Amino acid sequence: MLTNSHAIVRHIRAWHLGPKTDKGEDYSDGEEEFYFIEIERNADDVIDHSSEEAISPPLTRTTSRRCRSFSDPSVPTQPPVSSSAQLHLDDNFIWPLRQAGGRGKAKRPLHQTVHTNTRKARGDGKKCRKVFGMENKQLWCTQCRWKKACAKFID
DNA sequence: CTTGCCGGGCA
DNA sequence: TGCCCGGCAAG
Ligand SMILES: [Zn+2]
Repeated sequence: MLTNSHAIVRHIRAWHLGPKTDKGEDYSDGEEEFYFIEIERNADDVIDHSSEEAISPPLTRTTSRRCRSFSDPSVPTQPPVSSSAQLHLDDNFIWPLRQAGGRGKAKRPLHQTVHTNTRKARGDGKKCRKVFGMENKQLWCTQCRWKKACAKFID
């Protein structure tokens, strides 16, 4: 329940973090847009909390894919994609700015809360992987792509 | 099941 | 030196 809400908030936050102009801009070429729409749709479902349920469709739960519209069964997978939006799908949408402020050794409240000697208690881990997703591996940071210690979202 | 990373492999 | 995976630990 909360996880869902959190997820939504996370995305929304991100999408609203960059362009403070509130909806009325951004919109790339229809690649990340899915995400935004998808989430919103979900939120609606949550807040609605009414009607529908008995006639709930088969709901093709592919046991995965947090985003990416599940479109309709009439469409195979990945529509004609129009053209080749894989070599230039970037250079447009301003992905959620990383940790506000800007990387460069921010303040470190001198902490050393004995990590119980159990490898980083990865409580929060919004690294390239989770943030972008497997489908966008091309956007991950080099380190992440090589399954090494992420260099972008350092915590 | 997942994410995140070390260690190790290959050109 | 860049690139990637096996396998592990932690949720
Ligand atoms: Zn990364």
